Amino acid sequence: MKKNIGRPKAFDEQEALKIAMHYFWEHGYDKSSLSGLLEAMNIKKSSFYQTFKSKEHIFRLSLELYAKMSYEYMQGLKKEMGAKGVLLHIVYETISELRETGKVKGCLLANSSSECFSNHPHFNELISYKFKTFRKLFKELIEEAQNEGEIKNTLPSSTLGSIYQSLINGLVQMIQLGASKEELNAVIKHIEELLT
Amino acid sequence: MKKNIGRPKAFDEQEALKIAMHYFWEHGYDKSSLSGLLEAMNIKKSSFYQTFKSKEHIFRLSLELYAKMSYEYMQGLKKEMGAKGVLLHIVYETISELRETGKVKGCLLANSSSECFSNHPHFNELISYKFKTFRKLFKELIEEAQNEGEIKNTLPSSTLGSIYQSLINGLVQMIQLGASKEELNAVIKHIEELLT
DNA sequence: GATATTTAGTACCAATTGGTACAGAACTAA
DNA sequence: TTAGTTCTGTACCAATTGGTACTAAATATC
Repeated sequence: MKKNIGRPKAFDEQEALKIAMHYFWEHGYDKSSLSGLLEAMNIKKSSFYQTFKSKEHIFRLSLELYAKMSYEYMQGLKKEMGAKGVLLHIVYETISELRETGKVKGCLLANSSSECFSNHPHFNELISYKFKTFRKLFKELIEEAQNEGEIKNTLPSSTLGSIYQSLINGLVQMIQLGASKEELNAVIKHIEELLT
Repeated sequence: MKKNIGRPKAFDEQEALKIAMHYFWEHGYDKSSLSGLLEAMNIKKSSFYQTFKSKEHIFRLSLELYAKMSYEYMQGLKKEMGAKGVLLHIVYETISELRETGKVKGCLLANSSSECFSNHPHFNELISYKFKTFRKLFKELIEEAQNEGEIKNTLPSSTLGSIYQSLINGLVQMIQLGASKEELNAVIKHIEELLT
């Protein structure tokens, strides 16, 4: 349905969306001002509204893009390091990020959930819907690792998945709350043992 | 140093601060507009600035009040239900809140940490400092419960405390992310077993 | 009662917010 | 070349933000 008629766009739509997503990821929804987004995306207001309709709309697109990219990223990791490897890698990656940058971005969906839960409840449905993908993926990874003997823990994969998620989310929070290296290591060790 | 000279205040300073704290707790820092705060506190702008100096200042006061009130609340609970009882009560209370109100406020310090971590880093120091109180309290409660045989788990109390905290924070996040009752129960059961 | 002191209420401020209107530029198809 | 279409840049908008200035009201001390 694409017509080559009319003045062509001077920017890549997908690329711009990707930039917006990272901007939202770093600043959150409310603190991502339109002017900030425009500057980062390097486009002008009229182009923005023509292409992305509104701030709310591009945020929704960003959430979807994040979910899709993360999913593909983890699937790629799985081929590289196996199911259990992915689950552990996510933990270690978080710590690396902390060591290298001094902070941690966390999960865009989890962050948005905290921010929007009471202030922008109209986003809740999309956020929790998109997050279901992750829950399912974690469960499948654990199941696969159990079947292949990487994980001996016989708890149901769904149970283990929930605990894993809770610990991962909690870990990011603890980092932001200024927990010490020892405190973080305690949690990491607990995760490792859970997945043994 | 209090002089009874001049026009007396028409509102209770402590009471107003308490209201502000609850307002911040429910809306977060950025989404707590001055007008919203004033309406809730039922005072006028000039009184606000005269008494509380600025929005930033009253937020700091709110964080401190929250830490103090929570600490006293938990100390009170301990007398009523013992050390282990407190730790479990916090979990059950969260679930009750979810059942009764359909949502969950979480911990003001943890919420503020998420919100302010990258957007208002000048709050980080105060937040993580105040949170240390909780970390210490959790550790002490666990230690006490271990000494009295309420908890058989022989992991160091500091380790157990970190894991507990991570799980509690993660639990709140999972609620906001729309986790199912079963998924939450999996986490709760895990906490209960950890404290056995 | 006069005066010093403090509080309360209102009007105002510049800056920023997300969003729209419109003129002109750049392209395709005829 | 011209008409039709789409994109870009700028100017503008009302609403809201946190914060200040100033006047009026209420009290204690003298």
